[in-house]
Amino acid sequence: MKKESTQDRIKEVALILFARNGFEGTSLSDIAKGVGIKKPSLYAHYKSKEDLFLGVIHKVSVDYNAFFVKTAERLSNQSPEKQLYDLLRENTEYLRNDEMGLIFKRMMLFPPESLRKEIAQMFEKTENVMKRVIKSILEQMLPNEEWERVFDAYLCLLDGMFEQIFYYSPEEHNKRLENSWTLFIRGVHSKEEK
Amino acid sequence: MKKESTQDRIKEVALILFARNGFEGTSLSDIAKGVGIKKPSLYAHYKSKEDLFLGVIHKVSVDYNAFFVKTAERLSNQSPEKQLYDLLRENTEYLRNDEMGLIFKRMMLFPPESLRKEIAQMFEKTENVMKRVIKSILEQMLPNEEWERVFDAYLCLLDGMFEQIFYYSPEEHNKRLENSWTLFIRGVHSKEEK
DNA sequence: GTCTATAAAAGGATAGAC
DNA sequence: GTCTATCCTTTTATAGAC
Repeated sequence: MKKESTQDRIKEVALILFARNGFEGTSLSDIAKGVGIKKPSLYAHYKSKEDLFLGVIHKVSVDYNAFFVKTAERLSNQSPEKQLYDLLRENTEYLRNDEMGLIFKRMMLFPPESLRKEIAQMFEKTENVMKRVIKSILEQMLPNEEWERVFDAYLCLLDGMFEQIFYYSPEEHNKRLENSWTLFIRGVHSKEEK
Repeated sequence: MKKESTQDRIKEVALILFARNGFEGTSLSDIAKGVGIKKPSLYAHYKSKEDLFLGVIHKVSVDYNAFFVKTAERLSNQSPEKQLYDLLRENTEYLRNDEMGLIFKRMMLFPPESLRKEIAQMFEKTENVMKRVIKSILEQMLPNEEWERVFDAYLCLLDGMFEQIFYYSPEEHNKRLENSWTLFIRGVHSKEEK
């Protein structure tokens, strides 16, 4: 049980509140109350609300990139198809848990207007990481003229499941993931049928 | 050129601002300024900010339901497969234009905490409308044991393309739609391959 | 680093004249 | 219906004691 710095506590509480209520919907009072300090004390750690917010988002972004790469590496000795399936599952699991998926999604889709550019930059890196990883898996299993199509469909699958996290219970969501995956992989195998 | 009531002007401006900046991120001053009146004048038309917001969302929800049903009806004399494809395309098109998709998405995923229940009710109706329409198309083309799987995959396709509206240019987005659709429909045709 | 006190601005909302 | 004036609350942020 190692003790946590106040800075980390602040980031932790801020993550949860920003995720649930957004940037504008979260006040520094809320955060201070959650941490158990008074509002002005926050300014000993961050120089503004925006500064704190960017700190939180930066951590979210870095953590997610690391998760994605590490997971792909761990799966890399399996068949390409199994890699894709497990990556879909673990990615969904990761984003479903805690406030991670919530804030990730919220900030990618609806960044506060004033920070749009800074946030876009962070997530551009994330996008590139994902592309590189997925592409390298697809290249192991597909002819050249096919991989872009499958890549697009796979990303749509990831995005669709991402979206549905917020609509359905974990059980319902898992069922939908299985069904969507099954149809996807059938489509991959059945080349030039049409 | 028929003249517009101030009420409608307010709703119109509020729609755009709420869509871009969210409920908490939009102030009544912003709306009043956009309309060209003073802030207190808003209260002659709506009794509170929440009231105005719910009015806007209600219209969005009703409009979308009507669009979905009307589009499906218009397509109903085509083959089931063509119906699915055109519905995907037109739905994507509809949500991509104006601020419609933006506010629709924002409110489904991140309603303001205080209005969560009211909004959930509105969109429950939307979900049922979509389910009914899609199910009736799928039943024309699939055996009983298959339709649920295809239904889940089709919804994932809709949701994935919905999500991607915000990441990509219309051209890039259309390319991705084509590729995702192609793989989807291949999967539908290639039954029990695995 | 944390506190109290306080500033300065902006938020939603109401009263009352026109 | 729209305005000015005003109220009350909350917001971000700073100053300065401990």
